[in-house]
Amino acid sequence: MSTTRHFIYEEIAADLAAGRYRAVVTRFPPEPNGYLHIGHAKAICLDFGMAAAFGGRCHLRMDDTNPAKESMEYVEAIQRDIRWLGFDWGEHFYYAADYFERMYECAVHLIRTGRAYVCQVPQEEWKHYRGVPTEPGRESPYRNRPIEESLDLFARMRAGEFPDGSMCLRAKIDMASPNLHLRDPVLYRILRVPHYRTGNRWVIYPTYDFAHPLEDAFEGVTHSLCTLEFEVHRPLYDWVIQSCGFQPPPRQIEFARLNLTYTVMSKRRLGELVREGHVRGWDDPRLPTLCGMRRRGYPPEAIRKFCDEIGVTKYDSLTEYALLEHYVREVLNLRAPRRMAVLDPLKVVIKNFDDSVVREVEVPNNPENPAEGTRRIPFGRELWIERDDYRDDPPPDFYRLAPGRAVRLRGAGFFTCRNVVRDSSGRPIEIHGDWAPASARLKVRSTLHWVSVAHAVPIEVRLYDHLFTIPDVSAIPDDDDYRRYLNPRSLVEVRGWGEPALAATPPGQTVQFERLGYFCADSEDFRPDRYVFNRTVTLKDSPLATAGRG
RNA sequence: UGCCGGAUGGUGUAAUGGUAGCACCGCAGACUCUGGAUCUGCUUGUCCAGGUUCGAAUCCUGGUCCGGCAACCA
Repeated sequence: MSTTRHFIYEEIAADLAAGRYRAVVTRFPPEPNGYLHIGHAKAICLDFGMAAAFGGRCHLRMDDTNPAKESMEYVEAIQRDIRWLGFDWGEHFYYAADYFERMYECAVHLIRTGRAYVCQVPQEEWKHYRGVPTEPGRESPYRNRPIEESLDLFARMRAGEFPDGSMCLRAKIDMASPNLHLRDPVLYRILRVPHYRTGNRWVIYPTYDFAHPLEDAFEGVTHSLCTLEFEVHRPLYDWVIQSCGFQPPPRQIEFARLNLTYTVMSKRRLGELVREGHVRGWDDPRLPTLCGMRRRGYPPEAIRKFCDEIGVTKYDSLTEYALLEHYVREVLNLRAPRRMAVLDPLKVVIKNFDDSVVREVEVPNNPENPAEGTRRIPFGRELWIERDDYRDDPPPDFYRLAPGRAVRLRGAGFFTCRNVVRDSSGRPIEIHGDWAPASARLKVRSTLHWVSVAHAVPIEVRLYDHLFTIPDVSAIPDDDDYRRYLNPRSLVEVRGWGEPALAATPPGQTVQFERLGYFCADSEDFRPDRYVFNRTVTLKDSPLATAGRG
């Protein structure tokens, strides 16, 4: 839980100190029309975090006032992702749709008190009435129609007597306001679209600006935290609350949404990437969706720490993806069991072993946590090592294998390269040399991971990299196509060899392939006869970070 | 050129009139059976111009730049 004292924390504390509210009630109000992403995680951590920090509660509410794009599939996915992130809304799960009747009553109240009217200006034409930011608008010719008439029309709108778009309910506020949202905004529209929750019961639906403040008020929300783009809506939010007479009024406070380098967060673009097949679904590990990150192997704790660290401000920032990766590594370093796997194999033959020599070596499961014990790994005459760990002509800063040079084999003594077998093009295919036990205490500068050829299990590995080639995707102008900047190598699939224990990795479990990075047994495709791993993140600054990429 | 909001190292974020700090990134070193981890050190910052004050990132005035707002979306 966050203990950070950002400006919203201070505002809430001040409200409490001033006695404006007795307890803190927040809410996370997603519209069930898409999957949650890391940007939502920031809001979730904030909403649940502030409630927890002040001993209050946080509601989960589906903001489902537009039936055209909402569905139960998303409702379930949203709940799953929030639980996975580590938050619990208890009994406080709500649907805005369940408030439709009460919202309708509030609308009637506004009409009765002269604060709303039924307007018949066609949508297209309304543009001319609304005006532009620099000039005041004009009043609707229906603005001053008798209250009884609006009441009658509104009831008949509900009864389905009028076609979609033929009329709407408007708040009567101020057509000259410099804030466009106050120029008689629409409160209800006619929409003959079945709702996933209320079916065909309604043909009129409240708009966000009308529904949201009411939802908050109905639930006794005290602090309604939302992103910056709603700042200009706040006067309207307050207007609805006040006009309907709710006390104490919930307070809307806005903060900057999260932007991350090398990725996109907009529902529209995420949806396009999925629909157009640039990725393999909403849970593609390259996507910043929570289900994608789960499948990628990101621990929820890392995401929470990240959200804590980035803070809460009103500054429109662009956070480096590296910071998220930092927390992923930090958490995984302590938790992920170590394993050995080779992604770009090169054969090593130990000449002073005969074919019958098969031994086992014992290595720690996690040097960061000795309590996790050790495991035994078969070791033999033929080993796979990483092709990149050998150079014919090593540069000065290359400490690994080269002609005549010795290295340590992880947990298995030393190996000295004596000669190299090549194919017709001169490419090394086997490195021959001698083995020496750990007691030989050879002076070497590096340790290599390896897998016994005779015991290796075949693994399929999906190497993931940034989805985009440029850090600031939002900087791409509208007349350019952001798809041009998709990273063609955001997914590279390779086949390698792993130590036997890898075959028993539970799907969803993340392990560290020593010297390479963290890899997660794929929750969909890993099976008893097919070992599929997703690279969660490379080890920091590892020279093998790009191993297997050809 | 209307309204709302914002501006502190490469990035993110503290400092609420009193030594500009932390984290990430990067670089260097120590240590290490992972070129990982760990430890140590280092580089780089208050948008600009005035003003108030003993003292300004902070307060005032004027600018500059950036973001948002003209769906019957949320």
